[in-house]
Amino acid sequence: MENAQVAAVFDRIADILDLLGENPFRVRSYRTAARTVGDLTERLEDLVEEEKDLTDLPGIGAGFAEKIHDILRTGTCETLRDLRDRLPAGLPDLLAVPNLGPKKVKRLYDELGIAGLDDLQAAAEDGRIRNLEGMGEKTEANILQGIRTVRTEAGRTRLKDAADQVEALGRHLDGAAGIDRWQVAGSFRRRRETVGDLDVLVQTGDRDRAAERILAYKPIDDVMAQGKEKISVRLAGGMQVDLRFIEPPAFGAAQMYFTGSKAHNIRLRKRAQGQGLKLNEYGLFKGKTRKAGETEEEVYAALDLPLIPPELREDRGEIDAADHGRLPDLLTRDDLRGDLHVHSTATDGANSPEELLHAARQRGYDYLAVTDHSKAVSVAGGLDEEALRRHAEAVREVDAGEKRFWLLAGVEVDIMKDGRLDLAHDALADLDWVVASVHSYFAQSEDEMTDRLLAAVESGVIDCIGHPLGRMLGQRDPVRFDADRVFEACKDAGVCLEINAHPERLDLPDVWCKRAKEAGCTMVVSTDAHKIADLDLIAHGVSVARRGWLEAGDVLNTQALTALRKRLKHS
DNA sequence: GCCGTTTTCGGCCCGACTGTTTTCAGTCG
Repeated sequence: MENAQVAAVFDRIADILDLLGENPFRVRSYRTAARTVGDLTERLEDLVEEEKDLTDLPGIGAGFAEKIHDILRTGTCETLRDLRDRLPAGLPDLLAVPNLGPKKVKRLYDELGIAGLDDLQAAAEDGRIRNLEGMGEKTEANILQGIRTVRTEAGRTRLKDAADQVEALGRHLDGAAGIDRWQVAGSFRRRRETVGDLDVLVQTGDRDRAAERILAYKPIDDVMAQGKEKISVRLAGGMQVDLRFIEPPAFGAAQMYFTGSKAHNIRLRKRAQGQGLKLNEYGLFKGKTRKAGETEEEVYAALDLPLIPPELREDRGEIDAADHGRLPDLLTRDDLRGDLHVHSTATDGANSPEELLHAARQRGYDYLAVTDHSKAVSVAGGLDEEALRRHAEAVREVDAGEKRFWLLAGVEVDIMKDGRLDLAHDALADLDWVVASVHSYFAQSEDEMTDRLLAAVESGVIDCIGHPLGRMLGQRDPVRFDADRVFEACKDAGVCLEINAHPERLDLPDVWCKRAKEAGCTMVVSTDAHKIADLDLIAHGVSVARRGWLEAGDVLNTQALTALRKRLKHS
């Protein structure tokens, strides 16, 4: 039983309670519990086995602890079984339709017998919904549109794709008449790995003119809402964009409010309340008097806090850390001195080592590791021992012409099913930098995968584990292993953990970075570039590292050239 | 259903937009 499945049970219960019109605070407690469980890096099963007290987790009391035990044992819990009998099983699915909430869904069921998406579509197409009090033709049309959205929407957008959308929108808004300033807030600003929609804050002295400019944006497919404060549109690609007009005295408060996360905001509001203040998107107020609001820094300061970087605003202890002056000094792109995972034409890369070297220099790097595949990855033309020896020689010839730059001769060696490496140890020992990765048998049991990774870490010939979870966003689930044991082994053996910056990987993910850091591990931020342009994806890896609370000192490739040489000198 | 530096009871974040109303409920973020 995985944590996500436990979270799903709690979310389902919350949906049903919501439909039944139960106490909203009880509903919220289930949502909070689902989030807590879903965000956990430790497996609940392990915690239970170690007889840890689950009520130490935020939002988990005696009742939820009991339910978690129940779910782990049986896959469900008493509460859900009882509730299931009271409503059709498919009814909660209707909540996914935009603008349909618990009240409307319940009425559609009570009055029209609608119990699923198909029923809903039929009723809307037959014009039966408009006959209900408080619903009209518009509601009906919106429901039909909503059903289309639910059926076609592939979920959230990857950060990189969202970034491309933002760049395009920026070209339309930058310098346009009526638009004094704009900024994207929301999960995009927090740099979550996927983004639901874009929240854009727009400062203007002339809302009509700004609205006119916004609505002239060609990729807009549908204007979903348009009011004095906000315009909501859907772009042709399916992404929703909410643009809000903000007055300068409130810009900082709006940034905070719309950047979230919701959990971070709630905590800040409670803090404000405790000081006799009220915090909303217009500012921090004492009675009717605005105490702060123009900048984020000012609002945080008025709450006796330093500015908290957006990437940390997830209610994962950042407010407490800020309170005690213990916020991390987060890694920045400029801290990185090189990229330590790059493929060349020797296997499936598009550029020669020489071209890669020049591209790295252009980006201000001091070193770059060429890490082509080993023979197990036959589709990529992976190298055997002899081919690797020749390739390393070629790389070192290129490097020999450089004084202030190090082109490391490396490899990305496969960790095979049983934990052995795909190349002889003496062939690896000659190299400057060895990344070891799993590319097969992702579905192994936790025990098998743990042993597999431990064998690689303890081989004595590797420097780094590449994309440790092996997950592909929206495509492949992460592998399972005992993180405590693997991280501990990495720390002891001086083996780094990679933060792979590829937009589909972003692996290690943020919460795992934090945990690896706490375990004493060193991370590496690399791109896994297969062509020169990929080197610029490093920014996404930096975002993950920042969300994982990492500082420059936690990341190996922030080290200066000489320090890195010293550290990697294989004895 | 959780939680506690006033509280073990009584709170639990707050405002805008839509659609259908004529003063508001529901939904969303």
